[in-house]
Amino acid sequence: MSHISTGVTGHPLKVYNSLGRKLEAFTPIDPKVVRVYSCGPTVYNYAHIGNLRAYIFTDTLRRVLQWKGYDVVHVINITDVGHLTSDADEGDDKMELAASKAKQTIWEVAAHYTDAFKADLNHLNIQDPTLWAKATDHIQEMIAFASTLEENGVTYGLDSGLYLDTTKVADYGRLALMDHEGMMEGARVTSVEGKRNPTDFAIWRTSEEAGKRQMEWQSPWGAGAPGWHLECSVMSIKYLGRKFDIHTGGVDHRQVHHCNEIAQNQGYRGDEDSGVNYWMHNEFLVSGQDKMSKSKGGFLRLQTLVDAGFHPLVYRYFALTADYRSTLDFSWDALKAAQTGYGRLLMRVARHKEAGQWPTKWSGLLDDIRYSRGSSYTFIMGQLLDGVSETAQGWLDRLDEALSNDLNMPMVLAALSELVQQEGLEPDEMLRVLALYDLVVGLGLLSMTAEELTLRPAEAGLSDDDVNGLLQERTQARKDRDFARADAIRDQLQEAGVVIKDGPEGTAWSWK
RNA sequence: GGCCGGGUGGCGAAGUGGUCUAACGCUGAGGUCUGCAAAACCUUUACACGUGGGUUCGAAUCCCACCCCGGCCUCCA
Repeated sequence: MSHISTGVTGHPLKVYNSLGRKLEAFTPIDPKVVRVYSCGPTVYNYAHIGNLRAYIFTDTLRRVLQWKGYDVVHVINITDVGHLTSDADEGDDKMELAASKAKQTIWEVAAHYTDAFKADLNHLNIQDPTLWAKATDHIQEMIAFASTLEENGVTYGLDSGLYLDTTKVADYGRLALMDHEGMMEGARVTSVEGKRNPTDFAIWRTSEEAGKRQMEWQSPWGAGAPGWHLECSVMSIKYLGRKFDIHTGGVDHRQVHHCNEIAQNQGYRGDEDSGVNYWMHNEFLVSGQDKMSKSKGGFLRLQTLVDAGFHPLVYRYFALTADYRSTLDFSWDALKAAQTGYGRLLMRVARHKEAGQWPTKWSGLLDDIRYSRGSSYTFIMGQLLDGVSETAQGWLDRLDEALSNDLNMPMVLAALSELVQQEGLEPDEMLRVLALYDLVVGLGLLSMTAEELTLRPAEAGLSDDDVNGLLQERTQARKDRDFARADAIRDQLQEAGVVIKDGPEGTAWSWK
């Protein structure tokens, strides 16, 4: 049995590397600091809950790294450059399209959706990255990067722009386990004229007609805009170095975007290395049989869940019930089940809080964790771990074992569920263990209450005052033993989506 | 057409060679409480590993075939 102390704990961390498709022991380049780059959103629309799942995954990754005692430098990019909806230089630019629809400038659109995205992450208790990297802030660096690619002889020019020749880099497509022969370019979209290989892609897109687009820059290849894949290579190398530890993204990126990014990295540096030690990809949130997708329309936003009465953290809990590498099947019933389970968990924690003593200094420290990086994380862990019993260590070992196994959060939740129901721990020690679990799961175990999980639905017919008024009336009716009247009110409230909870100290209620 | 992945009780979802007569949560059932309920708590149910072969002392876990389903090869987490 391993002894847990601050810093790297007992079980060696293993992560699943998409490059090679196998579980590997995690070893950082720098023994103290881990550098992580996560592909962020294109800000032409709101994020849907499937998009958000990806960041719950990166947040989990980050918390686990911090749990293991590392400082984490985490970069997320914001793609605010318009990219064509079609690879064939036809169709509209997504950003431009969104702007003309909203009758705003493209910059306003980008700012609006960037803010909305960050707010969503905040509501989900996702730690801010060390740095947000905005594509439009790096155009000149992209041009310089593209020039280097050109100098290194891995590109060729066409009327439509500058392209990367994927046969000029080593082993193109290995991340995707790509089968070059069997590919059907043009199966879904017409190909670009003049491309030498089906997998070649644009580094720079030249505008057909200069000055037509809102976002356009001069370049050695004519006025235009950078290719979509360019920004990630440029910004990750700029902020994390030519070789860094972890790159994350959705599984869809594993096939094209990241293969292209690798090709760019290789072409830029003139070697065969992908530039990243661990490529990690999260699976999709699905609904019924289909993946959730913006282009299909009718997607669910976090706000949609809130309007339906679900606290954002219910979605976080729901996301943690599945492995990040498995598809997760969303349904309202499943979300409701998560809300119920999460609520009961919090109620059990609340009982432990009543029984135990919780030094107030820790509440403040735990709060700080959200806004700071690894070092204070280590500090807090040291405080909480100081002198815990062997029983407590056993529970922490279980946590450590689960998260060390490629971030097995369902296992962590299972342990947590058993933990709060067991009686072998002193109350204050129980709280410390719970606080340590919460450093990883980020569910506000010690700060949230079950009542907060159900919100007033947007379409609720009654106001809180209405409800309170009716409850008062009901209480009086019960006192008068006018049960017919009392039950009528109860039925009415139930109809309106209100759950009544009678207790020894009076009547509480919540939205359903 | 090619490549990748998946099919576990009513639902979500772990588990990838023996501790699986399969974790955990939700649901269902009974009970406590209650004027009756609800909520909460306690107890409990369901003999679930897509199908057919094979390997092995032993398979949900490995191999083969088949049947379904999804993703990717346009932008997408």
